[in-house]
Amino acid sequence: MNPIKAVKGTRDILPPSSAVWNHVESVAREVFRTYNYHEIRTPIFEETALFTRGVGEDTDIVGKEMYTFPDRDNTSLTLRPENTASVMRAYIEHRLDQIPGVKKYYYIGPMFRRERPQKGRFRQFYQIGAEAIGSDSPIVDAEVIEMVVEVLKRSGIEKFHLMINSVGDHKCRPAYMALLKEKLKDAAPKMCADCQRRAVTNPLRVLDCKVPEDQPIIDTLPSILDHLCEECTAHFASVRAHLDARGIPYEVRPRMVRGLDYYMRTTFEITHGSLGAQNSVLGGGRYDGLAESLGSKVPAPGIGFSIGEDRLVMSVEDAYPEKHKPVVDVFLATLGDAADLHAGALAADLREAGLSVERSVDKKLKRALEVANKMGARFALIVGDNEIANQTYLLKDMSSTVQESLTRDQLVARIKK
RNA sequence: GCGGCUGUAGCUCAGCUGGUAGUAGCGCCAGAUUGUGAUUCUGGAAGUCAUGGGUUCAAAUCCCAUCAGCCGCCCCA
Repeated sequence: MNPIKAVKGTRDILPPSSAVWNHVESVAREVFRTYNYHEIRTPIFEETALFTRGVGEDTDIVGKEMYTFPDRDNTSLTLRPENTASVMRAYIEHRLDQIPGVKKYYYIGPMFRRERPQKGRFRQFYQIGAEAIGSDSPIVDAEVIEMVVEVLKRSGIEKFHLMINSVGDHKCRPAYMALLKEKLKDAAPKMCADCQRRAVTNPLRVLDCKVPEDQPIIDTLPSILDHLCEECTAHFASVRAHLDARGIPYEVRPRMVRGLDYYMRTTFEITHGSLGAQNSVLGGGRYDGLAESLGSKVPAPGIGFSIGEDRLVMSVEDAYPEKHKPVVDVFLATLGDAADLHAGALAADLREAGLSVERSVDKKLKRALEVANKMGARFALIVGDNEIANQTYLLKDMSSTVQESLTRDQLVARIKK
């Protein structure tokens, strides 16, 4: 019988790497708090219709990547492939529009997509995301972008690249799409095989083609930014002005395309060099029409992003290759049964003081110190019959090898010094 | 979903044109007497050579399939 292994595209996050995950998450929570974002937890699975309607029937995610299964009553359920649709569902369901001001939520958790795994791409992956709902003000767009940039910086990574674009709204985008398709009728046949396919299935993708020979042709295609309506043009200009005012560097990428149908107006993406082909650490954008497409009578304009936590952790580990080894403050080495019983209270004292304490399970002192050393313990506390009799304990500094005899009351102060 | 590369001890790997696996490094365990580690010395355990078939007198080594990982495509976080 073969041992069971984690299924393809899933993995275990073990120490010491799990410490990096915690670091990234606590940085994000702290930054979000200062922008008045608060946590929302939505279910891991939802009715399939939420995603088909929210994310879009024709997207790759809905078309071929969802984990969908029938419930026992045959309702079609789906493991969430992203979380914005769920957050919007909750917003509508709980009438959160009734709360005054801009509603700001963040989430951290696993998402599921059945793709071919490779570096930085998993079937169960984690996203740290935030959504600001209830305003279409460009101030919110700029603030959301500023906030996520702050999360990246405070996580410890540098050299990331912010790209922004506007993809228009329901008024100007259809006209642009029609124009693009018109131009592609002539242009596409001269382009690569992928582009010929994209020209039919997903014309915007043509703009993102990386084949060098196609670039001159792409340059002749119309840019979305030249075909925005007045409102969208003004909105985008304002987003940029706010980013400029905050000194946040970005690149305007008229050809940047996002894969989810609900995006409109502002879209953005941040890439990082250490990630390989899946170099996007985060993506986001505005989704002013999403609420309506989920059946809401009340409009709920919003903007959000999601960070690929797996990729952010990779970048952070790349920036700090040294191991995040767990710290043991005191390794309690006991000699004999009496000492074992006696040491429990000592350990409790130290833990009460906030120190991390590990107890020896070996009979021999030599072995205990060996283990303490391998764990990287700062101190060893030796307790044997002599110590119990004298009521003083031997505290050994593992790096200097100096040891001193201390009473129970002196221990904490000495260790914390 | 498509294409390419890879898969030998816990980890990193050696193993030439097939002859039945390594004094390898790190790690792990034990010992060098009685209560002292990180340096030293000695010894030890551990591998269905990813899995399943096939060719052969003989396969880790050749062939096929499957699985997994990596790289690229598609797409995305």
